[in-house]
Amino acid sequence: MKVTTQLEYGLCCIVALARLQVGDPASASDIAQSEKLPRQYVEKLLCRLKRSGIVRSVRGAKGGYLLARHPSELTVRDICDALDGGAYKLICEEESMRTKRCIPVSADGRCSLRFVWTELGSVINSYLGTVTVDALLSDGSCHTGKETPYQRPCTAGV
Amino acid sequence: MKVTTQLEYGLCCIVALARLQVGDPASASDIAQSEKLPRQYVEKLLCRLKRSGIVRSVRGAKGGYLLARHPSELTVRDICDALDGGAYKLICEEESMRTKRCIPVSADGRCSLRFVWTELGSVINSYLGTVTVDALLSDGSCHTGKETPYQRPCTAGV
DNA sequence: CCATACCCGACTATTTTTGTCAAGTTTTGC
DNA sequence: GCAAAACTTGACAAAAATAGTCGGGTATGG
Ligand code: FES
Ligand code: FES
Repeated sequence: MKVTTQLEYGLCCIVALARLQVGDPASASDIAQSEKLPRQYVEKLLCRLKRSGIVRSVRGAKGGYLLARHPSELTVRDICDALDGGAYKLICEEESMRTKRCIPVSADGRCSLRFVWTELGSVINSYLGTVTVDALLSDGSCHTGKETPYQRPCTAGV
Repeated sequence: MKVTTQLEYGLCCIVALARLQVGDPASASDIAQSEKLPRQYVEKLLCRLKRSGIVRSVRGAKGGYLLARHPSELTVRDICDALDGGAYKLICEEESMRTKRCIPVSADGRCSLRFVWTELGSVINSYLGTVTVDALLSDGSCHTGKETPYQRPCTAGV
């Protein structure tokens, strides 16, 4: 399990945009250059980010991209959702897998592993939802250096 | 980001082994058949699980595999570590990426995104470490149906 | 009207993952 | 001892996912 470069690059672009929080828009080439990324790939990513309403664009000469929201109201999760269609996808979301495994594995029609994977998904999304782009700007300040353990919210009873 | 089938299959095998918690070992073919998985792939996975000390093997006729530890002392995380070399890998762990991105991105030699990805890693590993194979056996009993939010352990001050 | 820059789908290339093969080694039962 | 069962292993092939490119379009400011 690994973050895709799409995500890394996309997030880089967003951070770059957020840093330039001036009035006039930054062009895709500018961003690509400053982040040392392939220009056409950046365009593609920004295009998708636009469709999800994360960035706005201004066409024509002197045009470019702008953040659509304030960095403090934009989480890493939002960007994941826009780019990958979610940071985390269930393995059996694809039709082929679902019929091959999820259903037939256990008698009552449920893969006994399913809850682990769905819980994992919500843990991931939930964490990424706590990280704002704002926090990324102040480099390192958000990093506590401590472990960030997961606390099971409901161990006892049930 | 998605769980690999390696993991899904591997975990299935482990659960199958745990269910058969009798004295004599189960052969790879048995497991493959009961879980409807390709035999040779199962063999390969079990082999790796063996090297990490998750399962034991008995060679020769009537041989097969056994869990090396009690299901209550075996977490999903252990299995991830054995199979994928960890459930989660940092994108810039590979040499090529590291020199291309992680280092040069910010002035002090640190990608400003790095802490998100490392924290994400610890959140994932930490969660998977709370789920024992034991819990998987009692199908559904561990599933609370509720959300399992991530609570940032240290928001204030710092 | 032209240079800039967004828009977009189709396409290729690369890498990763998945799965197979074939040739071993070890042990049991007869 | 020998044959059959079953683990061991690395190399290889197939498939899928990801990364990245191309080329043509459209809008806009000067
Ligand atoms: S196949 Fe759906 S969770 Fe296992
Ligand atoms: S490249 Fe290492 S975290 Fe961004």
